[in-house]
Amino acid sequence: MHITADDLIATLRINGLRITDARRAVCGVIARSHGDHLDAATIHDRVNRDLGTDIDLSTVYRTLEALEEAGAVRHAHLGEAAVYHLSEEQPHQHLVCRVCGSTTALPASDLTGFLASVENLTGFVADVEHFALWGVCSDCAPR
Amino acid sequence: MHITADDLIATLRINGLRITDARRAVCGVIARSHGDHLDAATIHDRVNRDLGTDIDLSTVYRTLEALEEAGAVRHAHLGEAAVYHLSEEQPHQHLVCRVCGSTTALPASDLTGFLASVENLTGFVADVEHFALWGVCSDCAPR
DNA sequence: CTAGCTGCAAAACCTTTGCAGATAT
DNA sequence: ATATCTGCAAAGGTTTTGCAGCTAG
Repeated sequence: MHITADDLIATLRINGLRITDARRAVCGVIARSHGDHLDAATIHDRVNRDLGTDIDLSTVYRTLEALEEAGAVRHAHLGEAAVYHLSEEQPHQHLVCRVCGSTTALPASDLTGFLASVENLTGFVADVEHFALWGVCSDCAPR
Repeated sequence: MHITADDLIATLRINGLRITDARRAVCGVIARSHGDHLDAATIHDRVNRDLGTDIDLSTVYRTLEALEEAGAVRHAHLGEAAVYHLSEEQPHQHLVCRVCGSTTALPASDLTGFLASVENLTGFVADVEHFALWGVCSDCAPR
């Protein structure tokens, strides 16, 4: 039941956008990234490796923007650069270790209670995806 | 029981760092910011207003870095620019509305249960300060 | 005196934008 | 045919850095 590159391309087409080699390649990279969260530079590298051409980085950004507006892709901030992923991935909070830089995923199902109480207290509906939680992982914990 | 500029200056001195006008002024601005979270550009503006001079922005960054290494100050990422605040402030999670940009503070006391369960599940000790929670506030909620 | 701080200028980094030419439809 | 994409080059904003000179201690 995975989203394929063709699904992403279909989404673009439905939104009246044009299908180009660059966009096909970006869709391919993202569809194949299943689970990984890639930044624009990495996507750019893979696109160019796949195509054997030199798609401009700005084109990658514009395609990601188009996919995001179409609702197929979302981005998150885990550190310096924004990372992109399929919006259909099951939501999870990222835990980024400030010591070793490792990223742990915490399924949103473990967060429902927390999110409900945030909403009760403040009326704020949180998008846990968007920013990471910063901290220290078990491996790096001061013992 | 507030931290004063002199407290910050003392911290610098204890760490063997030198006390200059620029550093005194940065310490003053941060000590007075109690509760607010200021980015480097804002601190820079206030320092220069206070001193009537033109301290360089890089000096502000270097002073903030020194204060952070000394443990007196911490920074967080709520949006584009990093914001700085006294490390003794009582911890709170920031809720930043993606629609109107408003920031709501959620006291850490409302998060203890959540943080405990994150730690139980993953061994990860989270620093809620560091990144904001992104979402939609009650005023902007689609009804 | 001298280690450390400062200003200046430049660069690094990620991301966006303007524009003229190319292309999907 | 034409609205949309693309590459290129430049700029934007934040943060860092190299260096020569100044200054707190």
